[in-house]
Amino acid sequence: MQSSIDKLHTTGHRLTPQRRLILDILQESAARIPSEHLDAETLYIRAKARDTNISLATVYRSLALLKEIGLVQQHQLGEDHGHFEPIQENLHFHFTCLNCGQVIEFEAPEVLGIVHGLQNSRGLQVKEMHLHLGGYCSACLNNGADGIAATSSSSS
Amino acid sequence: MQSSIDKLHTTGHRLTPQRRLILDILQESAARIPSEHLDAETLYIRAKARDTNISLATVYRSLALLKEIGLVQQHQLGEDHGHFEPIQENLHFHFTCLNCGQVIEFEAPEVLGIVHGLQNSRGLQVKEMHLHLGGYCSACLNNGADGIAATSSSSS
DNA sequence: GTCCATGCAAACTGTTTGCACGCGC
DNA sequence: GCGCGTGCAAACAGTTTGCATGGAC
Repeated sequence: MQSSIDKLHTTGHRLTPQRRLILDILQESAARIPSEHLDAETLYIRAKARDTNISLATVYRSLALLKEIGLVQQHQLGEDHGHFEPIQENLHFHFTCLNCGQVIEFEAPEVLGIVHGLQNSRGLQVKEMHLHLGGYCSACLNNGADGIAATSSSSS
Repeated sequence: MQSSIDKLHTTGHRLTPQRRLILDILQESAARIPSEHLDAETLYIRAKARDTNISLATVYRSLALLKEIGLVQQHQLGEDHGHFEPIQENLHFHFTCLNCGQVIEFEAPEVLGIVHGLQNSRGLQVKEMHLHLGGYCSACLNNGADGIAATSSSSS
């Protein structure tokens, strides 16, 4: 398998120190704290610590490029801004605690069945899958935080 | 079952003409074009056609209230802004065509199994479920639009 | 040397908020 | 009449863009 850096070259893009730095930070984050899911601002702060000249615009432009060539994916995790993670080999999804904000990753291979069904029945070609659940984590439930009550749930 | 309007009262909120109007427009949209999913701006334009004094701020404040009391839900459908629909009785999810932007709704009761599994294994209480797929619809695939190619897919 | 990528600042989109007035209850 | 809800405009967060310089190839 080709490296991330090869992927830049083969798609006709330049390997700049900024792009390498952003990819490094994302990969380090994913390796150390898989559920961390950096946002652009945090990524910028970490990048700036290693390259004081890097700009936020470059962070956004690099993320857009890395998304486009399939090295990074973006998620909406219940906040108003995007979160980023390097593409993983294993299919996983996200749960966000509405109380403490914690993100929990989980596997759900059943989603592949749903997707295949749709491809067959409706002729769709699925390129991105986002299963995002919101609710309360066990810690918050045990602390009886806030207005945690009914068990009804709404869908999308 | 209590009406939407009762729900406002029983939760200690006032029934203003603006709130009623916004709810009406959402329900009309859902009844006529279930996949429409209005955004705040479109809702505002339609509301303004019937009440020239209504402000965008009121639209946002009303939507926030209707969400809070469980009459409306918000979705991110691949664009940078929110889309709204009245809560439906039947569980459904969304596919967005990355080429033409069309939104297709589909059912996927398997998601309930995933959610129940998580509740049991990790003690989570799930309140919101969003399964959002992105890809190409059959019409766009047949037109051979843009850079539609590989069948690989990425997850979240 | 060419042209893409960067840094900076300004623009932009979607959404929220402070404040004084107005109306549902 | 009390107090929440509204309209307006200004503020705000996140993200994008125009432009001149700089560096990857």
